[in-house]
Amino acid sequence: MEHYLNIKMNEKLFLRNPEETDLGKKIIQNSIVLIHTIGFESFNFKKLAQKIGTTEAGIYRYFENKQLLLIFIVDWYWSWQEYRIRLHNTNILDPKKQLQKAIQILSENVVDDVSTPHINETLLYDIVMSEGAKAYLTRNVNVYNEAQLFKPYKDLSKMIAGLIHQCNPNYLFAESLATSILEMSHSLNFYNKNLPSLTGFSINSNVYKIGDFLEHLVFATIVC
Amino acid sequence: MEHYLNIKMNEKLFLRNPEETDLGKKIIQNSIVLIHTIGFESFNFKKLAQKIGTTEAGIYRYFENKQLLLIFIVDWYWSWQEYRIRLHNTNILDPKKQLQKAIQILSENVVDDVSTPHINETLLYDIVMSEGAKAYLTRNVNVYNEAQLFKPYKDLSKMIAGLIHQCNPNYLFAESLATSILEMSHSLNFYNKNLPSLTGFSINSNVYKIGDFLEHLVFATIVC
DNA sequence: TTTAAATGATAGTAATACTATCATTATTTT
DNA sequence: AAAATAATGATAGTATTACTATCATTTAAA
Repeated sequence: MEHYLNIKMNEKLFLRNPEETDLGKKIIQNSIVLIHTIGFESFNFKKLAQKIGTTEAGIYRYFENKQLLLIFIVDWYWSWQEYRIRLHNTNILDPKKQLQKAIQILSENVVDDVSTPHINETLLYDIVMSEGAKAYLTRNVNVYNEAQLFKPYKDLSKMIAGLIHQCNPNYLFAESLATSILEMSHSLNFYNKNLPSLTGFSINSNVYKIGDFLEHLVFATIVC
Repeated sequence: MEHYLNIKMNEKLFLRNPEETDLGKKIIQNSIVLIHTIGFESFNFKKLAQKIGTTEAGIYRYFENKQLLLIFIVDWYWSWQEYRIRLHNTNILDPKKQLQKAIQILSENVVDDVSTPHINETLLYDIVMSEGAKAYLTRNVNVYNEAQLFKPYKDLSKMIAGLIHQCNPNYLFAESLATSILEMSHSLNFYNKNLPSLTGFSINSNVYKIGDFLEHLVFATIVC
């Protein structure tokens, strides 16, 4: 049996839904590859159009600008991670175990998900790690936020905060701790790759170390 | 008695040292104001030149591009914070108290330092909070890193890791925890201002809350 | 099978990120 | 005080970016 994962995206992200047409899917697929290859700053719609074999104007019919395209793929990523965490935690009752699993999923490198043919999750993880913050580090945060464009990230943070709260209802800073897990699981991976002295992990054995650090941090903090 | 604070900057950051001339100081001073006002993306050397009353070419004689100017002011900020933390911790022997002070200094909003006439630290804090990550989130991280351009951040992280180690020599993740303190003290402030549901703090009483969260986190984690 | 929707092809514009050149002031050095 | 040097100002120019507009063509739906 084959099944395909379909994530419903906020309509304010696009002018025309890219997941409903061939060209749209090509835009998503190739923007991930291209941003991964040349970086978000050098990335533009002209180069993307060239890569796909369409025109610049063709892409502008789907996305207003590259910032919104970035938010689209970053949002998709966070929604996918929430889905994955929920999937892995199905039928697990112990919130502590759920939290452990969530931390592990967020910290470790990702393998491509076959149920999403036009999205390469391995590349996407890298993009979120090294460009993800640019989604919200913009003058328009407030406008975008009012349009709910950061909801997937907030939802995941809220879900993790919920697990923390279940582990210890008296802990005062569940939301901040949840956000710290999301943030540090990605930025420590970035540092480990690019400025490794900031993490203290040796580069060759990094796969679980960041997860170990965060797991210790979280459970020492919430004492459950 | 008046005294002026002078921080020696890495020479690879600039073509001509901006702290040695009037025009140079104006560039630093006004770039902080302008980036704070319009954001780093909209900021460019033409607008800066206009504001100062010089020409675009004049600024290019000091800085190769706006990315290096950003790294300059962000580096300056981290050096200044390390200086402040050392200053406050002079004659304090207990590493726990030193660490507490460091966390507090990093988390709370900053007031202008009178010993640096051409730098407005209040604005600078805001810039580092909302644009600071862009200093290293670039394709050139590795090139810049090899030129030691991120040394001030690394030095501060190393200093804090040292305090953590003094508190508990058996704790395994001192470097990662130190980096997490630096990162979260600023990004939680950003979230608190722009996406407050991610921190769980009410906006009106935020001044010490982030410090409280981090202090609890750190000391629960390293148990000293 | 006509009508509409999506795409392709091409052109154009204002702004950005520079580089180059030469004239004019300041500042040092002799 | 004159000559040399360094810093700044003024202006021009170029390739690229981030769009917007128009019209023709292909594809899909009514």
